[in-house]
Amino acid sequence: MGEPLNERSQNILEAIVEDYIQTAEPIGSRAITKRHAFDLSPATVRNVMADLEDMGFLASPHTSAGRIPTDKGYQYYVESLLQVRDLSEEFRNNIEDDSRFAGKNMEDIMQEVGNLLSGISSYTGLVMAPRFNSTIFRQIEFVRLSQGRLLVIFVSESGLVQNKVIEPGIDFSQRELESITNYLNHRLPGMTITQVRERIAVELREEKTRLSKLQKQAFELSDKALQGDVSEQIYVAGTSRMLEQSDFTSHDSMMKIMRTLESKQQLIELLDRSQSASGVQIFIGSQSTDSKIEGCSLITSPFSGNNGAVGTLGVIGPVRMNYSQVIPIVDFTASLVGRLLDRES
Amino acid sequence: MGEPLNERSQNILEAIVEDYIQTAEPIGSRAITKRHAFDLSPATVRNVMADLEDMGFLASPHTSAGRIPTDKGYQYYVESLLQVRDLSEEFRNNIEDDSRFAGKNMEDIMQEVGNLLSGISSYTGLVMAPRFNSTIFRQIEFVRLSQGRLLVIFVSESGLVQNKVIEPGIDFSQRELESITNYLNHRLPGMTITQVRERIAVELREEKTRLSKLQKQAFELSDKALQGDVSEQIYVAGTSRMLEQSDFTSHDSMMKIMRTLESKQQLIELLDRSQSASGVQIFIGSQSTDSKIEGCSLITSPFSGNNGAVGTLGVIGPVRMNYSQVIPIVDFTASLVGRLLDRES
DNA sequence: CATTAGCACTCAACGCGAGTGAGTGCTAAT
DNA sequence: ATTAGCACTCACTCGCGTTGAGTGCTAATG
Repeated sequence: MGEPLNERSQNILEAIVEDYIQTAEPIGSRAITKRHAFDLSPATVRNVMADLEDMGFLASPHTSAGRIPTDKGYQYYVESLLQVRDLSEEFRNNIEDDSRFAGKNMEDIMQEVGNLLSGISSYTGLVMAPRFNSTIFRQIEFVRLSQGRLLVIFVSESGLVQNKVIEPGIDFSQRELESITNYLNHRLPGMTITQVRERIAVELREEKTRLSKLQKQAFELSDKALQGDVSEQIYVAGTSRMLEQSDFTSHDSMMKIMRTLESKQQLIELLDRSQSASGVQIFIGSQSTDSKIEGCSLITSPFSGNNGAVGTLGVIGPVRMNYSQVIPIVDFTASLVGRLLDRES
Repeated sequence: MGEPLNERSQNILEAIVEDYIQTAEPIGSRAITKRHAFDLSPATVRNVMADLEDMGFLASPHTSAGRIPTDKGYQYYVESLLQVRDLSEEFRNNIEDDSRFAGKNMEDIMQEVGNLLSGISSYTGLVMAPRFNSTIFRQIEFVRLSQGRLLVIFVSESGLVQNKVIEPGIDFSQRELESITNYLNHRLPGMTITQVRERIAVELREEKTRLSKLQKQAFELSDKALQGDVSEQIYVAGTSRMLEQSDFTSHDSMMKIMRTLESKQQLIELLDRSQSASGVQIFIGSQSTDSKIEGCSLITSPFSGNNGAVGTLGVIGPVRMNYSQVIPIVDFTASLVGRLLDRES
């Protein structure tokens, strides 16, 4: 598999991939010699192309068309041929333009980051906010709703707000809730939600000996509040950009993609894989996932602030994607979001 | 314009609209006589159809095809011919299935309602949560972020949570914030946000004479927190359902629609018109709006709880939509959501 | 021996024209 | 007023030749 492509083959493969990315039309031998100043005749190029096809880097839609890159071809291109340029000053300024985020809460910021990714890359932008369980607890509030129902609001170090409804069984008075809130807000900050949960479990186990009634209630309540996983927050922007791609002309492929983009669950699965890695990751075509996003590539990067919150963002587009542009965009945006997270803490 | 259609014409128009909704193919005179037991010959039906075309209720794609309803035709059908059946027991039970909303916060409930609308109607579901300014204030909380930035969290009577970030200029201590929070939470509940805002303005004008420093700070802070409009919360579900419609085959129409569905702003404009009315409203095709959702119809209904919060929900689909099914679905769902809002207060 | 010119070959894409059939509008008969 | 009959229209389909970009092979070339 690790065929040692000689330099000429590499150059030609690179030329084909780049031309194809630009034109979306199969590339013929003659086109190559014209657009690039290789000192080669079309015939020679044809021979090389035939070899590249044998090795699985290229494919021909039919005999009398040019060649198009296979997924393997793209992959080789991305891994070995592509050199990522730095982002142009203009782009960087555009991305970093703070006014866009001014006075926005985290939710809106995440959405705005999605818009940004989509707008600049002209593909579809994805943002997965940091998993709530891994974020650092900052504050908790309880609001009484009707019939013994309580609204619990958590705020994390990085300014993320989550709320859920619980039914604790006991009807606490406003005063009791305030005390409980106070107690918890003095004891819990600084730990991740997961740690908080463990702490609560420990405290409750040792309850009989040490805890006052208030303390016990406080822990029971927060235990209830933290039960069950909070659903991931996913933000998608620019889905219609997908339809603009000349690659997805068939109804079928469009629908498949749009359905996937609608399903938070599927997006989570896609983005999850990138969560643990560091730096930009690239998933190309079928390699990336079993036909769920057939014909698509995914460029992702985790982002994280100093306080340990880790999320993922990325861009999804056709395999025939402008990698050299998108990769630095994703990279730079991820670092920006990291900084935004820190800003709040 | 108000032509008095005789009964026979009405029957034939109705038959054509219904058949067309079902088959999506132009309806010919012979097809009518076959599928419906009018005691008429195709020729007679043809005459009637020609009349209906003259009056603008029908159109023929080309001479040798059957007729299809015009927007005006649909409109007449919906207003005068269609009788809305009650929702079947099955549907009602399905919609009312409470487990779907169990333990969910308002945000998730709204999203779930969108899914419900989309799932049952098999078109695209839209939900616009009650305007925050018109909801009744229940509780406010402040969370200190870094650098003098404050996170403000509002909770409304119906359990809606909103948060925003403000920079008050002064760096309040945690204790001060608690006092301010306390003070506000005892003074403000029961009013709508708009009323709260007015109240604050009044209090601040009279400040010198009566208010303590704390009170003054409290009002100034909440004034700041309430400045600027909170963006509407819009939930869209089942956008890919739009692509499934055989009516939108052209790239162009698809993209137009998907773009509109992505733009919160445009959706707000669409749903806003229905906000003030009561009961189900139907916007058909071009009538509904200038080409933004060309070829689409919109069925909406406002929903409201006892506490005055008013939102809008609806279904958007092709003009060739199954009105008799969708209308009761929207109606029933709106009343359900009204009840869900009350549940919290 | 790698490269290239030359050439026959392939095949999607395009355009054209005949055939088909669903559906219409008109006219004359009932 | 309704209907049977009939000529007419026109989108749609299918087959067929033409076109041209591009290929693979072979033989010539430096």
